[in-house]
Amino acid sequence: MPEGHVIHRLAADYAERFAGRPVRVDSPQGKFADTAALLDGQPLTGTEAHGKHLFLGFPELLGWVHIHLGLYGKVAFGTGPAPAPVGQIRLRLANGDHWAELRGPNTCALRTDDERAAVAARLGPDPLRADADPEAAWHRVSRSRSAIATLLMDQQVIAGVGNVYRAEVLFRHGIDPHRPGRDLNRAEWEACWTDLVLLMREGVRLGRIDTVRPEHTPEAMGRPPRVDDHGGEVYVYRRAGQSCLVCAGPVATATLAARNLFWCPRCQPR
DNA sequence: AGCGGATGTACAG
DNA sequence: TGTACCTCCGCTT
Repeated sequence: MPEGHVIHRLAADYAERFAGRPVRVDSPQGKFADTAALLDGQPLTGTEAHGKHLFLGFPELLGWVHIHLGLYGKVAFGTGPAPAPVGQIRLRLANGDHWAELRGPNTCALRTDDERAAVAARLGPDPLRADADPEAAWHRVSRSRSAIATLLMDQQVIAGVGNVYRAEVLFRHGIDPHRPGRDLNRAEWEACWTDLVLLMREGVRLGRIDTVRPEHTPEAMGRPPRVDDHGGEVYVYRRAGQSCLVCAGPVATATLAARNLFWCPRCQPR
């Protein structure tokens, strides 16, 4: 479930379970075995999350394990001794008290600190990072003819937002996803940014994406809670053809830049 | 058993 | 714009 909130939570979880003492590192699947052998027995020194990129720090001469989960990647944690490997495990950490299994990442590679910094430098501001500069995102958005829905998914414009947060934040602010970035006014963008900071922080805390305001929750509306794969309560994401929770009109869907876009044409007029 | 889809990105042309 | 990457799972046959 990899949008930025998941990556920041993973950074905290890896640090909490492994930082500060030697860790056993291996790659049962074999694709990362040589590097894992180098790291085996070294301490995890710290973790960093930049947008959807996760970095596990090892002593200086070794560097950082750079992880990007891509579309399918997952991390599973557990306590006690690591169980026998089942399926394809790219990277496994264990210290006797905790274990972590990484499966299906887009990226899992060792980087120098300069390389880590270069990855971060290519990214737009991350709403989950204290050092984020929202002005940099506004600079790009306010000059672009691209649709705001495309810009929100462009990691060089804003880092960590994925398909769920993009659909939901645009709905929450009544913004048509097709509007060019440069047609948004500053107040609209600032409202989106501020909202993303809150929504994504809440996502880190809860481990799921909840975007529905209190007045539209299942309890408030007297409807049953939805059970969706992404695990949260949302307005439009993956609700194509269903009734909008606010206006009861049909939720629309379209393919934009090879991704599924969802919005309510009535609540998000042109 | 086999297919299609998924919260993502990079590269080819 | 299309395709490859690469893993799991749920649905269809």
